[in-house]
Amino acid sequence: MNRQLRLSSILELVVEKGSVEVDDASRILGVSAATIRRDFDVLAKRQLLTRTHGGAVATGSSLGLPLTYKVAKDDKVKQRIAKVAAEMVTRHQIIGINGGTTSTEVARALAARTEFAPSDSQEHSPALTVVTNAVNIAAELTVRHQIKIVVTGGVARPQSYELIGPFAEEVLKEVNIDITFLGVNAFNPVMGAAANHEDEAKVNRQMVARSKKVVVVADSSKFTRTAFATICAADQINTIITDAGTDENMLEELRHLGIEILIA
Amino acid sequence: MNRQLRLSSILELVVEKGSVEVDDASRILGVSAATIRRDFDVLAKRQLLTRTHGGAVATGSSLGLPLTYKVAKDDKVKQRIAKVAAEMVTRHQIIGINGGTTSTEVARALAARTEFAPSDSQEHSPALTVVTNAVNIAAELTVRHQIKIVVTGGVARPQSYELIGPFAEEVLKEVNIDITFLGVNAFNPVMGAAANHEDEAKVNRQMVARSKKVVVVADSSKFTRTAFATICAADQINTIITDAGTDENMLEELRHLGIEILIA
DNA sequence: AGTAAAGTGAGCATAAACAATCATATGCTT
DNA sequence: AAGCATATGATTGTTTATGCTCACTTTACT
Repeated sequence: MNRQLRLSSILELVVEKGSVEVDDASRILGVSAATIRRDFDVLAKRQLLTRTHGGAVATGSSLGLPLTYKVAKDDKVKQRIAKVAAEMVTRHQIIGINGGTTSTEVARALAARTEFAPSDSQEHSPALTVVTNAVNIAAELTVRHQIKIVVTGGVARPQSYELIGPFAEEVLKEVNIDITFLGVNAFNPVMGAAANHEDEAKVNRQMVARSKKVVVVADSSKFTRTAFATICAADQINTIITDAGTDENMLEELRHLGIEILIA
Repeated sequence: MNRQLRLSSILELVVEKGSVEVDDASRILGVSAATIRRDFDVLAKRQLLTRTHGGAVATGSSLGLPLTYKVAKDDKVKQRIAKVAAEMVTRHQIIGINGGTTSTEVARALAARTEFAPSDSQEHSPALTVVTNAVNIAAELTVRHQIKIVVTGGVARPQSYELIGPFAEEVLKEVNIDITFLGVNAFNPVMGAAANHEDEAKVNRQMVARSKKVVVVADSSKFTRTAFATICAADQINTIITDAGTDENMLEELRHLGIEILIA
């Protein structure tokens, strides 16, 4: 029984019955109470359940998001990249996030920033504002009360959960973003940042245009790939967060363009 | 029985009957009176109920309870209502759906309509277009390729997953809907359809205004409840789908207003 | 008003649950 | 294969939840 499986099982239990006790979960899943508590903490941090003494109860998210969103498969590389990204953010900033698996990890990492948790003294302004055109990210973050979620409208693309089209662009025209974390399908110095679909690229381009700072989050595989539609040129990007597998010549070239490179 | 669960149960009791006594709660929940008092104090501090000598009464704010506290015991009823709703829909229509548990069931029932499945003959226009301001519904339906999902933009309300605010209204101004399935917090001939939050009501009102036909989906409990913000008057509603538990006099009154009543 | 009954809050004791720490084991990366 | 990071379980001292008792207050009834 690996951990991800256990986390899913716990969520199933808690969604089904409304609550689970540490002892019961421990017995059912065949691990010690200490482990169950740690699991509960992890899930509570993601606000997928609420801790109680002796157990845990379902949160509002029991409204029925498919479990597949909640317990994603563990991509260590993307999570490390996402963690570095989340650490760039400070309280009260406006954050833009587009769609895709890496972006989703960034959203989760942001939600896990405990210092953004709701303070006892009922603070009125949200700790963070997230603007996104990805419905899966919106749905996941909506239960986090400390984050204000602004969703661009638009037509949903099943492949990426991104909202595209004129509605999305109209809304984006009216917002001003501090930092956009941009997930891409491909990136290199010549073609810049690129996506697989032209409408996606267009909305993403708009988001970039509305941001003071643009951070590309991309694992090393993205630098050897190409994608159909360009989002924006490389020199529009301020920072790239990637992993150690990226070719050093490529990175050097990017640094020459004035792009800050962070290795997660 | 852990504490959170007990708190929810107490709230349910108090909302349902208007008030609860310490002794009764103690007996029903199987804990000492001292514990019930402490629970009451916690809930009173959160303004979810008001303490009295010997018990507690509901406050206004307990009427607008977050979904977290509501137990999905009406599932079967809501599913039957949703099924009837989904059967009203024909191919190529534009459907509007707002947020809430009943509306979510309608969305699921629509997705289950197999005759909308992608045909072998590569059809270009989608079998169905769904316009929604609920991110949970959008996220759930996005994976169904036969349905085109249009999401209004806006700011997400954690309690209901609904998008609200000017962005949502702007987008809704530009769409034309055939049938809107409207989930409500309360409904009666005098106040019409009502929601717990004024911004939600406003967006829902807009959705109603853009629809040729409006169908309220509401289990019988909604007809004895009140809610803060009116969405629209009763005579703007074409059809109501509810369950058998609704008072016949009420239904007769609604029929007199020209509203079609369907019992699921 | 006076009195009885019920309800209340405070303090205390107990048992359960907890966080923190450590040691071991497991599994990944190089 | 070695080394590092992560996961797990056990142990410990601390915290929390609960029920009980008791002195006091509010309500209800004469």
